Amino acid sequence: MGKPPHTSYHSDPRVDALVDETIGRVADKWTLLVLEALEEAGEQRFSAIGRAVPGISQKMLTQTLRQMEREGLVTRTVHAEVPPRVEYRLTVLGHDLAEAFCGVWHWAERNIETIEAARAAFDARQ
Amino acid sequence: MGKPPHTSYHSDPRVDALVDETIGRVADKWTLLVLEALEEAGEQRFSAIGRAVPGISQKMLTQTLRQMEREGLVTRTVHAEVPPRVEYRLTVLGHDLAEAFCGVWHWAERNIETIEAARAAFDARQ
DNA sequence: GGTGCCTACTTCCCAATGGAGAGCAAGGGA
DNA sequence: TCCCTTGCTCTCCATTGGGAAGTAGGCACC
Repeated sequence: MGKPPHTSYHSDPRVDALVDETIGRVADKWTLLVLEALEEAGEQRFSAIGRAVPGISQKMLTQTLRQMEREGLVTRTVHAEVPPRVEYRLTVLGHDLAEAFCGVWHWAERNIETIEAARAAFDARQ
Repeated sequence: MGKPPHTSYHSDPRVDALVDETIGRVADKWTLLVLEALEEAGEQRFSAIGRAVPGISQKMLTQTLRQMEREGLVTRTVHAEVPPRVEYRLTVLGHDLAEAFCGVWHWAERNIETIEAARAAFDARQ
């Protein structure tokens, strides 16, 4: 769809675009849930995160962790052992993001019933 | 991947699951950007939102707005005119969510450079 | 010495999702 | 009569994601 107008409260539209792009990369279901798992449990191994995030496939877990590592949200430590042991830990940046998301969690907790009701009403209307 | 363990700071795992499910539905790139657009501009028409969210396709805009309506985040008002006019507005619930996401926006704004640097370092390392 | 096992991936196949663009309804204007 | 408008909806195709199987490589057991 169209590009420009986009009146924002920021002065610089390039900053807006960068923020949007960053949000786009971070605001992903799996990223959020992995972030939550790491925030709650501290340093975790690959398979422990997988267990803490029900429904994620190994492929998506690998992919999500790689991307988070690339964005600087987690550090990856490989221990040269057999069997292999790889540990993931939130960076300060990742921890800050998790804190920023706290508000969203609390919103979700607070409003579960409202949302369920809205959904039921919407579905009944259709 | 596996289901259980998932030690959380909530007592009830069912609440956790519901929260995760809700987050999963709301933590979507397009939902966030549409939320931002509506929060900044107030009531908006379909195509105005499209212009405010660069890169979104009409299909995804329709789909995102429908889902947001279903979750109770926006209201949809159809004016029986020709050409048609449909206006979208955040509900209180939607507004609260947008506020909850403020922290994430500020995080992104504050850390753009750190993230860019992390990405550059990661890419150089590979 | 062969057979597993363990973990963190990687690969393959197939279904679902998302983007691009065309089509549509329905009334008003030229 | 033809075209314009808006908010979708549909179709076609590329990309993404899930499920399951495969891989490396050193160790333990028989």
